[in-house]
Amino acid sequence: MNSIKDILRNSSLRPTKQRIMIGKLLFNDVDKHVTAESLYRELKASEQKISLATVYNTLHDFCEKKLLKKVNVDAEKVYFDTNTNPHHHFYSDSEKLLIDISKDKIKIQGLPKAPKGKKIKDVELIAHLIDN
Amino acid sequence: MNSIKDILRNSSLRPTKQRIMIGKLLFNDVDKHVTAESLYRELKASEQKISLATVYNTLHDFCEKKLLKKVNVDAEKVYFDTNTNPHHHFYSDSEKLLIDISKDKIKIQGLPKAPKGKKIKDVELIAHLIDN
DNA sequence: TCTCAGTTTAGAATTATTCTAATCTATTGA
DNA sequence: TCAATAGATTAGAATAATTCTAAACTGAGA
Repeated sequence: MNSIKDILRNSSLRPTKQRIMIGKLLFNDVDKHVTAESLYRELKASEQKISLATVYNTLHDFCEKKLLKKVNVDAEKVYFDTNTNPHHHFYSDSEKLLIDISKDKIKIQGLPKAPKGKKIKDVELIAHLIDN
Repeated sequence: MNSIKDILRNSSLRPTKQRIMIGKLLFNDVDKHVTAESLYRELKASEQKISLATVYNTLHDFCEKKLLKKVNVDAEKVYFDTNTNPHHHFYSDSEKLLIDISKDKIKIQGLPKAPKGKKIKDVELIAHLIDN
């Protein structure tokens, strides 16, 4: 009946109150980029009781289950992206803002093959923006 | 006489003892990827007296003067790359190791144009490796 | 309903990094 | 050459993001 519950169950994550709260914020909406802190603030603003540790745990659990994708742009912050399709990003440092670039627009040629014993897991492209 | 001193002077950085120590480690050698911590350990191992704060200051100063390039791969760590030419990286998460990919090998097509009021400062591509 | 493995939690701990304020030093101009 | 000073260094404190810990709680299956 509740699609967030289904998402959780399909990923073999127990549909607990907290995971459902977070799931609603993340998946009942358009694509989002959040940080643990921003999500925590959003939850508290809507009077939901949750601890920051749980937010971290949940984001990491969701990542492990491929419901979210981690994006490192900046040393200071880890973003979590609800768009888990392969894709790339613009990043505005002045606004601390990520913008998706759909992968099928981009063609990358000439990537050398991985060193012996390794293979390429994924390719992450970040185009850093400045104001002009 | 001392080429490190010249490098520093050309970047209008005072050639202090500490900057020269660090400059020697970074620029008298092949290309390197260091973290503040790794460099600090390297300096202490060779009996050079320096504080961690100075290592951070110096790395940031060198970055500002384009003597180094900052690379964020991982939330936990900022790397500094002595290769300041535009280029890309392989990153092995298991070994915490960066490997340069020269830019002229790689061709990126289809990058959308930047949102209004912004322009692309630079494009960073990281190919994440896994062991196989 | 009972049980228990999986979850949540507050608060402590950790880690990377930056700040502060006192001290030191390289440069410059007399 | 040397004193003045702007810029650099330092130890240690402070901060910020994140992880850990250990106790309390709860969803799911029998």
